[in-house]
Amino acid sequence: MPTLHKTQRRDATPLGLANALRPTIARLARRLRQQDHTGLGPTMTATLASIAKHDGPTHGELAAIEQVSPPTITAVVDKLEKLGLVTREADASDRRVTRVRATSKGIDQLDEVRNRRTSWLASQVTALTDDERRRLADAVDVLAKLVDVAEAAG
Amino acid sequence: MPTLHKTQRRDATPLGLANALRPTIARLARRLRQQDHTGLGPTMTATLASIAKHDGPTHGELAAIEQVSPPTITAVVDKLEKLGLVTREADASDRRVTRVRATSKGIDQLDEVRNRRTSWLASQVTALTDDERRRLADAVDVLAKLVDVAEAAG
DNA sequence: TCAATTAGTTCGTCGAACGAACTAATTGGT
DNA sequence: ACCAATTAGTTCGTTCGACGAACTAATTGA
Repeated sequence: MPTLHKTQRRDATPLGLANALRPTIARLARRLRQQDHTGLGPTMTATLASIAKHDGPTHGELAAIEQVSPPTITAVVDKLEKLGLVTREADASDRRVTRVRATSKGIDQLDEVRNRRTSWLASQVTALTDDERRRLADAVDVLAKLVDVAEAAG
Repeated sequence: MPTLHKTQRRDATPLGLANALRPTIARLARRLRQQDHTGLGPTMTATLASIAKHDGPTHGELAAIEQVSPPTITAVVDKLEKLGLVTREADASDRRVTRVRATSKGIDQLDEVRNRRTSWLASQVTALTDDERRRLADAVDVLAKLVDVAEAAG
């Protein structure tokens, strides 16, 4: 395990790249999460986002997406419903399933969280030089591909 | 020269850049976290990492670093101590304070988590083209600077 | 038709985190 | 030199988030 010098002469091997990238990603994500002051916990926020994304998902689908147990989904949707952020509606063709939809209030709240986080990140970006911003822009779709590869693999 | 990619408009404004970057960072971090199978929760893992980083921190310092209450630190250090990952030792000059140090077993376990995450990320990186890897390498220190700016500001 | 399966819920439990109140050690004002 | 105020850490009781097991209701199929 070679001792890493500061960034400049970084090796572009997968392992060296991953080594440099990993802690940075983790810390950046932590700061981003800190920008959430809604009072809903991470699971509720994430579930609300999933509900808005997939139109009218069932509880089971949500449980699979959020990788959480059925009882947890029940509780989360209960709370979101009580807050007026989502509505339950019985499925027409199979009355066992309940579909969940975000209300306009739910979508508003979601947008607010996203805007808060995004604008915080944007304010950090303003501290970069033009060249750094360009390099970052060039890497955005690479990072996106990295995630896609990960999510394709499961 | 790479042609324009699917990411249509290269919006290099701070807001556009942040908008594209934010969800990617969040998802990537989530996947990284999923590679942790130690059984210790996120707080215990993070606290262990802080203990290893700052040599012999006090409980109070840890509480400040992890942004967590004093009782929580007491409980976390209790568990880490019972697992043999850290040791408590009374401070010589002020017997109110207890300093915490990672044992070699604790450091081993920490390295293991890091290696698991890093090698997972490295395996994703192998799916990139040479050009993509180069662009990613060029952006690593920009991302690092982004975090530094954030942590300097608090 | 009714046994097996599937969706979702209820209930009891566990663990993580906290505030309030406590103990022990240190510091400072007179 | 004293003792009041402060500081570090702990204990206790509570709250909240997530879960497994057992339950109910609806659907499918032999």
